[in-house]
Amino acid sequence: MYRLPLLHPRTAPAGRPLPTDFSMNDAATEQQRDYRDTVFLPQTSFPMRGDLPKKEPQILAKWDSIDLWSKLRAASAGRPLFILHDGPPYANGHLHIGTALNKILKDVINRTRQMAGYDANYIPGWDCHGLPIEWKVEEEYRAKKQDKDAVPILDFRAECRAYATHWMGVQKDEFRRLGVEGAWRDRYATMDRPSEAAIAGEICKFLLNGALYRGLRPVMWSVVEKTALAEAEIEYYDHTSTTIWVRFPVVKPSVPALEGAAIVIWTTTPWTMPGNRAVAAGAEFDYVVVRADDVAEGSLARAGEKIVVAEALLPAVLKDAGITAHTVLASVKGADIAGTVLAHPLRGHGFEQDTPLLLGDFVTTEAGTGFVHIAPGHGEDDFVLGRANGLDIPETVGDDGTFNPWVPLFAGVHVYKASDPVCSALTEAGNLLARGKIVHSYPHSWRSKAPLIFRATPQWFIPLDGPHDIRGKALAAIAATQFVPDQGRNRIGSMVAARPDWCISRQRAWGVPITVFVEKKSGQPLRDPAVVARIVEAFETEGADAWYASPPSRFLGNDYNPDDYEQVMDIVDVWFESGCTHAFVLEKRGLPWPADLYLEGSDQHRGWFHSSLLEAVGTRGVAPFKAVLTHGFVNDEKGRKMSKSLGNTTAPEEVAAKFGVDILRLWVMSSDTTEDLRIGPEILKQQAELYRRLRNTLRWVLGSLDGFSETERVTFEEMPELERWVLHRLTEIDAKIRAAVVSYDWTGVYPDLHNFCSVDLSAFYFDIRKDALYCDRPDSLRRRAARTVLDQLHRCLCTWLAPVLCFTAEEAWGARFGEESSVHLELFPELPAEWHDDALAAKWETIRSIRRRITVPIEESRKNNEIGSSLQAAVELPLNADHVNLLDEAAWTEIAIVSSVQIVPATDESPSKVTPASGAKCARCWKVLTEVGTNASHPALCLRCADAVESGLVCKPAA
RNA sequence: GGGCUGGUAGCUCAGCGCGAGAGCACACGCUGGAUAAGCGUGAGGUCGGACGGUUCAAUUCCUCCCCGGCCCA
Repeated sequence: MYRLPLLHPRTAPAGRPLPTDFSMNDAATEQQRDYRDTVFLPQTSFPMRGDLPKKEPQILAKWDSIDLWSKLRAASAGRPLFILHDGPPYANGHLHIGTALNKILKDVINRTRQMAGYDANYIPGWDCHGLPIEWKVEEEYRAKKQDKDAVPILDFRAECRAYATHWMGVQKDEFRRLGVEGAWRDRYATMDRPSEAAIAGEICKFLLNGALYRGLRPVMWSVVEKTALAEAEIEYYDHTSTTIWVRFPVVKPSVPALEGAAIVIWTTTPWTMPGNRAVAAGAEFDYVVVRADDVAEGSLARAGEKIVVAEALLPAVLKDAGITAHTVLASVKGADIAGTVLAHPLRGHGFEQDTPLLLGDFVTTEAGTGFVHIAPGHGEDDFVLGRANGLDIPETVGDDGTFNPWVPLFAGVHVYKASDPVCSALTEAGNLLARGKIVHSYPHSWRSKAPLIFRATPQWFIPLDGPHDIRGKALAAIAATQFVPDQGRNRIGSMVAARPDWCISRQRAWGVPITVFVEKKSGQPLRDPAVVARIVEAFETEGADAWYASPPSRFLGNDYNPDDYEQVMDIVDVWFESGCTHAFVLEKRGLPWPADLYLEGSDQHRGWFHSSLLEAVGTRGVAPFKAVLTHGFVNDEKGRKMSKSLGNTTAPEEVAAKFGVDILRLWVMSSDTTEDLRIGPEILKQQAELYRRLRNTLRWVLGSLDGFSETERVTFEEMPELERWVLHRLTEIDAKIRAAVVSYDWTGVYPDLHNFCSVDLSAFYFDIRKDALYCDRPDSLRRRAARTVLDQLHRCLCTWLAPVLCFTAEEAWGARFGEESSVHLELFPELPAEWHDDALAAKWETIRSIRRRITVPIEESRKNNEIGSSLQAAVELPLNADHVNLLDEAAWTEIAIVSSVQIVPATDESPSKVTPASGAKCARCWKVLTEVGTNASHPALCLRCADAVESGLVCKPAA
């Protein structure tokens, strides 16, 4: 038998003043006041206003005090592991909105996996080495007027380490404030000693398997920082360059038409002329031999000279060279003139070599002359063409940007200042045809913002092709990986297919050295596993500093004479380091390998995804991840990039202070994170609105569940259809959430949940059931069924929201189950399959559309001042044969929240007829019924309310 | 300049060959019981542009252009 729960009908309107117009002289009002105390109004300690900026830190403190992370690990021990391997942010500066987005998305995915029954052990980490920190420390030296080069390298590295340590601490606190849960005590860092040892070990895997090679290559070189730069360290800005048109006199023509002519090239880098070793033409292009008949005043062109340019570019060249009249003497195909031998334009001034005319498929006729001057040490295309044709690769420019001493005419001149000397020399040699200026996009260092040059330097490389076929294996690994969104596969795939060998060396100090000894005699790197083992062992306890602190003999052992070997002092590309994190965070710690998921911004197709893939493929043959998820970039409200100068930035800590972190987290999950996202004041305001609805839904559920006890619970079979419909909706959302857990595609899931709270619950189910919950006897089946469903709703909403609104869900859970409980230790509820009922859903879809045929006429009656609240309405509802048996009149009355519904069988379904209900208003439930007044003890009540009051299960009104 | 990607109501997003949708915001109204709340009704878009192509039919497919974003040169 049903046992009465202890119920507490509200006896005082807690915290709420009585209406000010309350009048003791009005008998009806007085009775209402009395009966009001017999109504079960929602009651909860869960406040309407979140006050998140104040409350969130308290909840964080609670998690700390109960050591939630350890509890989570203990609770999920033995469950299948889920490893989202953290891509390390750079330990430099405060978090910006992009890092916040990334970490929040990771946290939500980890939490959803955890609550879906996995053991989501998330180990956050940091990227610590590299140029930006080195640069900051150097800046500090400059500020103190210290010479950086005078500082011992170990001291310098120690300062870099201290700098990175500081920012790791700052960022850790900022991440934790964002609610990000993880193994913060066991975080990883690329500069940890064991990490440095592992990185050196990975480099040596490439050394021992024979892939690693040293070669001379043109690389993007910063003459300011004196280092080669990675692709990711380069920025492009507009730059004004001197452009020159230069004659290459024909020495040995391949066709007679070229006799006595000069091939004309155009370049934006005059300083590369000393490095010239060839000229390239396009095989398919038409070239013309032209005689200058007349020239403008001041022109460097000479009347009567013969020049060769692409036909398509002839008008532009004539104009730029100031040739005012000309005659076309001949037309030739690029392929026909290949093999022609030219003289270097500075022949007679120390540049005596022949210059071959070659064909190159990179030549275009979009600008210039249709001929490209080839300096194999100063360009990628140049290098490749030069290597294919056996050209030598001169090292014309030193690491400081000045020409090397052996270079005729220009030794010691800085390339930035070489335009005038080069032009003068060319003029003197009689081969400068024209000179101009151009503004174009040009590569610059991301740190010093100085323009970069291509310069041939000895560097260490990992080959993409050849016996190790890293490219082929990487492409196969990409094909085997799940990409979310799928376009990522294409994006990284085309990069891997096209990229050159991986240059992994940098001429810097703050990083992991390329731990290689080169035999001086042979120039070959020493490949000895015993030497490698000694290096790794030393790094394990002393870190990479050991490379600088120890004599080479410590590593070389007794088998080699240190005098015979050169110790490489280059450091490894930081992308190589972060590409090794899978080795020291997963493999070395005994976690599953490969990781389930890598999750970063879409820029990491070129960055971390890419370097991790190549590193793992090169050493292990497969990718270190099963799936790759990318998100877009955060722009302002107009979709434009954020920048301090535009003043359109949104900082995470400002959002946390003004709105609360849950609002920021909700913003992430309300957006389509696979695309770029937008944020700004208006968007945040909207998120705060969405949050209020979610919060108030929780609050009303909590309030209406006040005093709920297990004895009230009713079985699924006993429930009214309306309750069963709500449970069905829960199964639909549950299915969406569980699908997203697997697919990682959360787009639209939380907006759907918000929609459910707003449309299905607040505006429909809750509104309808307020009557039963507030006014029914507590033992009524209808009320008990509703409270059973509310209990389920509370559990579902709290757990479903917990991964996103991690603070609010915790608060709403604690409001019911006590402060010591934590929703984050829960799993998503398993919902019985029998709740799912598509037929019922279809039926209620129909009911709701018919309901709109009642609400619209009610609105019109309101406009005509016939009724106020819907409970003052009596409705005649015309229903056709299909619909007449959907619900009975009592049910329609409930659903429409009116005082009576009369079904009128009809053939066509016209709008309902609404009239003021006859009878008197029940003082307790406010329905207008003719039965009010028929109960002698309670003349102001309807019969249901009189029974409720008389039942003894609610407080009786004061006599 | 090249690769990838987006441009649908004020905002966040669905739709993607044949009726232009949702939530929020907004307006108006109701509401003495979710009240710094709740409910109802409504207005709002030539679906970035060509008045471009394919089609009986285009927001949806193709081409070009404009405007953003990421990556690269």
